Amino acid sequence: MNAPIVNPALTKNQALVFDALNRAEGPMSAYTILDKLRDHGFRAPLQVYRALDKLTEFGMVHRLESLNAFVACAHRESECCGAGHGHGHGTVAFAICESCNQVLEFHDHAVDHLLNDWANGKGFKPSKTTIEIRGVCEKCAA
Amino acid sequence: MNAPIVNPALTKNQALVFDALNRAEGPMSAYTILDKLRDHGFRAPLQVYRALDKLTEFGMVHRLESLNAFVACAHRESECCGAGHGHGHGTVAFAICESCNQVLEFHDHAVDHLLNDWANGKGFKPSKTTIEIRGVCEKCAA
DNA sequence: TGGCACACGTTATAGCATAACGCAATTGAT
DNA sequence: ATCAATTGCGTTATGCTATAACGTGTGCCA
Ligand SMILES: [Zn+2]
Ligand SMILES: [Zn+2]
Ligand SMILES: [Zn+2]
Ligand SMILES: [Zn+2]
Repeated sequence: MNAPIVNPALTKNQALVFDALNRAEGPMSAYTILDKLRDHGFRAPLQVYRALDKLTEFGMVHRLESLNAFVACAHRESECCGAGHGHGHGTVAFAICESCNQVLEFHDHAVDHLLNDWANGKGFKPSKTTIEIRGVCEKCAA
Repeated sequence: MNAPIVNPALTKNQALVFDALNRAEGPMSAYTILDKLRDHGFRAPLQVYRALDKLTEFGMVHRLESLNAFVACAHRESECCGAGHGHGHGTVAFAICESCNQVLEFHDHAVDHLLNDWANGKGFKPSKTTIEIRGVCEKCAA
């Protein structure tokens, strides 16, 4: 339940990567980000990965395990569950449209509690939980 | 909800890969499997990936997205939720110990229903759902 | 002023996955 | 039986994802 970092000062590279992700319609791979930032001086994957590591640590970016890609966090500030504490209270889930690549980010406290209960029952100590629903969004299903 | 295949006849390569996964303590990457099967004539990654694709389709093997690795299904026959229908009734979840690499596979119908409810509310049509809890198992937490 | 922490840049390498080709075995009509 | 379609197989080559290892520079604070 580590408290997330709030409004950290970003370095130049971190800001560039975060900006690229925010402009993007959907998730981007590290290498796609690299290509978008070549004009800004990026030359090597590590420049992207290092920035992504930090941004993820700050809770500003999420990694989508089933895509090997990254998205900017969709909860700007305190959209739910109280003010200004990012995702510190639980697990984030994603619905990923395989047709238009749109990603919906959401919390489900009930799911979170159920999984935690299961873990407690087994003596398992969770550090990070991944929930990703692949499918087709409402628009694309029409 | 597609009904899973029951007791399909495996080809030689599929049987070898499945066997390797069953013998293993934990998940294995495709390349690790390849190395284990070189003595049996395997020479190229595609031989492994093709077998894994089929075994996954059969529901006999699961891919762990957060590890880029594969495990044999831990529900031999009909351990829960009725007889002989594999995972057709819902989503599988995994608890992955980052210390000993043990993987616990389980269902949670309540979680499944909650996520489906969320999807229904959004008009999202799920095709595959990934739930993976990274952490430390009871033994390793001691 | 020395030591430390941290971001950065670069080169090289490791690890994961698929494209594209051709051949062989199987199946299932006609 | 025969042809066509399907499926699996083997091989080579390639592409995508991620990290190791090295050195540089900068700010901070005993
Ligand atoms: Zn978020
Ligand atoms: Zn869509
Ligand atoms: Zn299973
Ligand atoms: Zn363990």
